[in-house]
This record gives sequence, structure tokens and C-alpha cells, in this order.
Amino acid sequence: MARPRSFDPDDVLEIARQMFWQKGFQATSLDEITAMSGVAKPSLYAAFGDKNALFLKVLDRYHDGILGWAERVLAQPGPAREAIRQWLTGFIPYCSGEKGQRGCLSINSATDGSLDQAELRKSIERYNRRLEDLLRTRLRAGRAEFSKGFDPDVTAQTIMVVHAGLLALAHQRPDARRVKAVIDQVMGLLA
Amino acid sequence: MARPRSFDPDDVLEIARQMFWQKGFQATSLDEITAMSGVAKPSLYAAFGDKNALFLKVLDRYHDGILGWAERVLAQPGPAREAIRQWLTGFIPYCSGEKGQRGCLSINSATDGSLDQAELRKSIERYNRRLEDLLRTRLRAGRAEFSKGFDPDVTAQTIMVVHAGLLALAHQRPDARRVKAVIDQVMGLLA
DNA sequence: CGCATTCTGTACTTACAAGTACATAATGAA
DNA sequence: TTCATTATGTACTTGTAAGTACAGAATGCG
Repeated sequence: MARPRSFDPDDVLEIARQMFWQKGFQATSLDEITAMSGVAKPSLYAAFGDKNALFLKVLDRYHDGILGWAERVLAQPGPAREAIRQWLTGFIPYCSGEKGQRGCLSINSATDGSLDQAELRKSIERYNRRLEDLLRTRLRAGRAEFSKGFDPDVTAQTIMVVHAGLLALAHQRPDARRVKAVIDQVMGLLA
Repeated sequence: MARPRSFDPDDVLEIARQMFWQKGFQATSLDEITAMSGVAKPSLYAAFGDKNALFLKVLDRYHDGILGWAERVLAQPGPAREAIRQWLTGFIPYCSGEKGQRGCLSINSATDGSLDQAELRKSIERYNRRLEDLLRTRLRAGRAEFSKGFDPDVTAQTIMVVHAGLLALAHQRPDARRVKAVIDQVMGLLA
């Protein structure tokens, strides 16, 4: 009944994700996204709303990707300890070397002073809460593995902090072995 | 022999620090700094160079402040364990509640896509290295307090990661008690 | 006092990015 | 085929911020 869209919104979101992740929200212009995607600005506005709204969609997509992976890894059978170690270890490629330079889109965006802070914080908070829930649930389920004084709630928080710290320091492109050594040491808390 | 400067550069750096910290590099305009400081743009350019250079001076000042404090706290007599606990605990006001929202200027700036990344990374790297050196030195000096397998080098890295993680998550304004609980748990690694 | 020198304030240029007006193209339905 | 409807592309407006030209003010020195 009307002219169909000539592009796949998911493709554009994927391109925008890479660009926002690489350069940040503010430093990425819609003109650049237009150039990379081949989709003109009025179409972007029609499909996604303004730049803020586009970014929030990109961020949700990013969050969903990480959460999906976390669910898969943390749902594994076997000791909670090993599931969590594997989850943390999986971030090493994103926390070290050249690829680490861009850090984490979620953490990065929290500082961008031109984003709508209210919406942004809600999105990030939801993401952090879900991630922490996954960790806590797994730790509680594996309680039998740990000593009597073990506190799964605080430990889940601590792992979140370590995870955020590794990604915050990733911009410095640390050596992968050092990152691994830190993870190994932190795993000592799961006892 | 010429007209003297009518403002104190340190005052301007202090004002700029607050503004950059609150809103980020890109979102803070020189016009705003002019308005807050009462110093006109040509004077800013003459005194500090362009916006990048001004920011780097502000960042160095910020780094020096934290390093100075860390040196004081970590040079304390007594157990290394307590010195480090006190150092970490001292960040709680900056990692929680309303004041935590702005996070850490150093971590925040690492993501800003419009800064000169080369100079910026050098500055941050120097800062991180010096901080880690302070921690490592103190841990090595207090070796007698710890068990035989204790690794002061990796532990210094881990503390850096936890520190960065707390400040990265600070934007979500977590509860101070939760932050403290995480620190307490991490202190368990110093044994 | 008069002069060289450096700072200050106003007002400007330039560049770039967000968002939009409008004419046109592509579809499904009647 | 014709129309209603929605997408597209060009070109525009608007706002804002970085950086600067230039005239004038404030100092020390001779």
C-alpha cells in the first residue's frame, strides 16, 4: 500500500553500533552514519527518531547481545565457579590489545554529556541489574560448592565491579596475560 | 614590561576541571568556561593553547591531586593491608550517591572520541602506572604480613581493576554500603 | 612622558552537525 | 491505470562551538 523501505533497519543498527562504539556518541555524526550505511538522514529519522533514540536502540541491541551470551554461558551445567570463570575469561579479547581500545559501549556512553541522561541511565541500570541477577542466581544455585561464610550477593556485585574495571581499563590496551592473571586472582574469592 | 595577566591560571584550571568532570570534554564549551571563569577566549588560548591542551592540563592536575593523596595514605606506617583499605575506602564518597554520578575524570575522558587520543593515552597511562607502582611498592614492603604464595604484583593490578570498576559503575549512583561491602570482600585477597 | 610589549574584550569567521521542507519515486489497492 | 500512501534524496535552515582579527588597555622602562 506504500513504498517499502529500501534498507534493513538491523543492518543500520549494526553499522551504527560499530561507529558509536569506536568513536563515541557525540563524535559520531549522522552524516557519517549516512555515508557508511548508504541510508539518507530523513530515512534514519523516520525509522529511528532522533540521534538519541537511535543511540538508545543501538545500546539496547548491544546489551541484549552481551546478556544473551551471558545467559548461555552461565546456564551451563557443572560448577558455578567454572561457569563464571568462563564468562569472565570470554571478555579477555575485548579487554586487551587493539580490540580493547574501544572499551565497552555501555560504560563509555555513561559519560557522554550530551545524551539524555535519564533514559540512558535507565537502560544501563536495567542491563547491570540483569547481569548481576544472572551472576547471583548462578552463585546461589551453586552454594554447595562454597564455604559456609560465602556471600553470593556481595560476590555477584564484586564480579560486576571487576568486569567493569577490566573494560574501563581496556582503553589502555593491556596485555591479555595480565588480564588473565587478574581474573585468576579474583576467582580466589569464589571459595 | 608588559600588561600583567588579570587572572590566576590555577583558578581557571580548577573551574575547567569541575566543568569537564561534570559534563565531559566535548559537551563543555569554551564559551561556558569563559562565562564561569570571567576570562575571555583569547586569554584562554594565550594561556593554555587550544581546547585539547587545556583539557590535558586539567587532567594532569586531576591526576596529580589523586596521586598526592595516594602517596600520603599509602606512606602511612602500619600494615600495608590497612593502608590500602583506607585508600580504597577513601573513594567511597566519589563512587556512590549523587557525587558519584560524574565518575572519574580520567576514566571518562578515555572514551571521548574528539580528544587527541595519543596524548591522552600517554597521560592516563603514566597516571595508572604511577598509581599501580605505589600499590605494588607498598604491598612488597609489607610482604611479611601475607602468606607465602601472595603475589604483590598481580594484587596491585587487581586493586587497580577494582578501583576502576568502582569508579566506572559510580555513574549509576550505587549505595555507599554496597560499595563498602565490595571493598571489604576484595580485601580478602590481601592475605 | 612616550614607547615597546603583552594582555583583554568585542566581534567576527568558519566549520560542522542536527534536524527538516519538499519534490519525487515506488508500492498496493480500486 | 490512477490514486493514496509512505519512503527516498537533495538541498536547505539553524544552531552552536572552535578559533582569531583587531582595536584598545595596562604595565615597565628609558
